[in-house]
Amino acid sequence: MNRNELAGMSASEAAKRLLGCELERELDGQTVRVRIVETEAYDETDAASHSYKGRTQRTDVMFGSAGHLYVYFTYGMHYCANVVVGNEGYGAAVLLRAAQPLEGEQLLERRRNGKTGVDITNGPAKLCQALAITKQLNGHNLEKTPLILRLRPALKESVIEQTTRIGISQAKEMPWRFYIRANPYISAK
DNA sequence: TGCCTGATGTTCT
DNA sequence: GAACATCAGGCAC
Repeated sequence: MNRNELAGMSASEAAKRLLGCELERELDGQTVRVRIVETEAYDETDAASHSYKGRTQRTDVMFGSAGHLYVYFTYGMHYCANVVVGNEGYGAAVLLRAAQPLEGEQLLERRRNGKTGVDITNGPAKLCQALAITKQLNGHNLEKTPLILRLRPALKESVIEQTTRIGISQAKEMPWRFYIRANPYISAK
């Protein structure tokens, strides 16, 4: 993964750039690969972002260098995974909302308690559960095992759908959710 | 199909 | 002490 590429981007540019890219996870001695199909952009000018209120112990990773993983815990039981983007010192990240299994799907199904098909990874917390992403991986460098982000050629604008974000209470009007058009693995609207 | 609610930890006010 | 970038299960329609 070329970290410099993500460092030079705004959160919304990076959110689009990450669509179609792949995550490779080492899990139980197996390799699992998924393709990112849905993202949301957050940065420190954005009232819905954790970095909006400044750098704290919790959000420290978001202000760090691009290409690292920011994991946070929410609603008492769920984790969500973000890819840190932008320049160091600027609090920006891209939330990974949904992905499409490419390899190791059976292992993902097991981890999701027998859920199958699109239900395995069509939501940010589901994705984390399936890929065993917990706060242990907060701050993880995505160039290294056991979780590697592999960039793929940027998708054409024509296959990217852009809408407002989901599941937030602040700055709902910002059209910073992106997903691959007509992909069944995106989360519910 | 679609609303309602319970589960439940961490962070910040 | 409240808010929170959620999910799954239950029940009404």
